[in-house]
Amino acid sequence: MNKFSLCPRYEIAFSILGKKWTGLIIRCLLDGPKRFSDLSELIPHLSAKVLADRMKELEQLKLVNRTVYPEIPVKIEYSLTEQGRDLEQTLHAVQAWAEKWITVDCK
Amino acid sequence: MNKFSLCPRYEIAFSILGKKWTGLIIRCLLDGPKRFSDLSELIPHLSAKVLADRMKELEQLKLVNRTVYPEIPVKIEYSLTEQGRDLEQTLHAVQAWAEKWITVDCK
DNA sequence: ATTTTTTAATTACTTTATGTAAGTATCATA
DNA sequence: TATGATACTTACATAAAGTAATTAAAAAAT
Repeated sequence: MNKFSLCPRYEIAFSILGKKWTGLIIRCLLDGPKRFSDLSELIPHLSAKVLADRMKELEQLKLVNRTVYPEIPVKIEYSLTEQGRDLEQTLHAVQAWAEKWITVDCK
Repeated sequence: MNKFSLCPRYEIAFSILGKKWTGLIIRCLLDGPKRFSDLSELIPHLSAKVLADRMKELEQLKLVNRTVYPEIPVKIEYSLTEQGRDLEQTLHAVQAWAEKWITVDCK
């Protein structure tokens, strides 16, 4: 066996995608910018606390932009950066795998 | 409890890949069968405890086979099932994304 | 006969992540 | 004054992951 550890990049990449809810959030944003409440509705088992945590992380990682529109009431939109959108192939691959292998009623 | 709403398959898929270390373990196994100690060496920041937990989960999910060779000392090999190997495209997509966007020294 | 070695874990304990329910801040309208 | 909408935050509880030491089985070494 070779004894070299994996490239740190992969560990970093998997430490992002390997967090609960991250993949689903980014997948939702692939459809276009979304508000906090949109994401909450689209992913109903994701709590406001964890959604807030994830959006902060994704913003810091530069995968997501947070834009404030000073309307009344204030409107905040989350959208993918180029780096975030570039996960599209990855997430589509997950989707294809899920459709092939996971058997559940799916409307 | 386990009410999956959006597309249940998709939530289930991310509940597997969205666990820490799962992606890296499967990626290692894409290179061929590996022993417990091989995986430990390949993923040095992964503890024996969590590796054992993950291998049990992946075996139950039918993504990984566990084969016991009654040699002395006993040899146990983990290999991907067809379902597990079929994550190759997904993991290669993650790898491509990591290589494009994550900048780290990588020997 | 007892100790050591090897592989593949397990155990006890600590720390971090996530879940749950309620509360906060801001501004506008009734 | 009270209520409603949006986007969170807070306090607390449980689940998952990290750490270090220990175990089991069998052969080999002392």
